[in-house]
Amino acid sequence: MSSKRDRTRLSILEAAWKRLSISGDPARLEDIASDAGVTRQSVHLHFRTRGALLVALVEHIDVSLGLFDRLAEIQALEDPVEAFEEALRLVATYQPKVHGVAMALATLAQTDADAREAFDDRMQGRREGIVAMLRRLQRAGRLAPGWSVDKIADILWEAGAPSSFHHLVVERGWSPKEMERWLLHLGRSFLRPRT
Amino acid sequence: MSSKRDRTRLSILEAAWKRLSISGDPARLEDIASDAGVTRQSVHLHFRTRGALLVALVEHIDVSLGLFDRLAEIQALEDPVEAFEEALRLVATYQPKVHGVAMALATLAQTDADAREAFDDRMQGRREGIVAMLRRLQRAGRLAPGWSVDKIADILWEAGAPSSFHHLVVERGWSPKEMERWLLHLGRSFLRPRT
DNA sequence: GTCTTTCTTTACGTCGTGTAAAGTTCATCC
DNA sequence: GGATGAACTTTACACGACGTAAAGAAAGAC
Repeated sequence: MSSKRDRTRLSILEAAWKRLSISGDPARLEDIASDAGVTRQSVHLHFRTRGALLVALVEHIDVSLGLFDRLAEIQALEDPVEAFEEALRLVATYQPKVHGVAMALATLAQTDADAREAFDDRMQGRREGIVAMLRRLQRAGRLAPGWSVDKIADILWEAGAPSSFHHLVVERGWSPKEMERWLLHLGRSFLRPRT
Repeated sequence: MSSKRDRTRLSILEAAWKRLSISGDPARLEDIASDAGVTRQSVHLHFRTRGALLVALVEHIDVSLGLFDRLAEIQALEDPVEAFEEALRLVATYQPKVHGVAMALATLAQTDADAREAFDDRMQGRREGIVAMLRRLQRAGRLAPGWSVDKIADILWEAGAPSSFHHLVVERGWSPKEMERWLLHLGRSFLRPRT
């Protein structure tokens, strides 16, 4: 059975997730703690710093939303084009759920070294996934000429970043569907039609 | 002749500009002040808050780089396609010079209401410029079907935002030239060939 | 050479985060 | 069911960066 420690830890993570999902909420440790029914000091007890809390939260979200299973499914698709497009769709559907947390981590990364490392890790992982997809497409001869795999990866990586999502969905009011359409359009612009 | 007040004000602005142009520099008021040869309190005397300083600095940069003249020149071009492409080029060449300041303002906008207003104003102004260009293209029948002016404006606005520039140029090491190539590629993907 | 603007000096307030230690409660195990 | 230790609370303080306030020194304008 889950120990008291585990339950408290979980309630802090859930409270943080909720707070951070509210656009514009500063989500101070104080706020998160009281939402979780504990004191701020208790939050420090479980996660030493704000950065550590955010990092743990990202991990928690990935697990509880089954991200890695989804990624494995996509990689298992035989058609590289289908896998590529499915990955782009995943970005559009997954991003809304982690967006607040990702933005908080990005903000903290400007001043906190640990947060920066965690954030960069995550961003780099995403980019590597994109590169892998692109290489498969390249081997299958489905990449349009004119742009290198590296440059395309950078572009798609940028387009799927939290800040892009923020600009288009949060600030400009796009629906996730519109975001998906745009990402697919962009991705396909680097493909060449089947010969 | 320039009064002492004006000269001090200018040296603070220039010091802030320099500091903010150094990637990773926190550019505290203290640092800026000592670079300018004055005390931190003096900075507060000229610009009440950090936000006010950044806003004034953006203004200062725009004037000293002759932004508005450049914009007027571009709008005076008769060919809408040429004007459109020239505007995209301007983004790629101008952004590096203001980037540090823009990022600082964007960061502050998360917590400071005045900074947010100023930043949003600037971003909205940029978007309106894009919309005007697109409308000219639309009237000339040079816009490809499938995407509304509004959506294209959002996309180009996002692609030219400080955060995009940061990701591609600062983090991924793109040269301004590569950035320009990408922006032109993206912009042209929404045009239709002359009939 | 005075008068006023401008800048400095000194000092204190605030906000959110992080640290520390003693005290309290309550889950768990025998 | 009572002892034991883990988990949480209480209280208090440090810190960094920004912001505010007021009195005094310097230096520019006339």
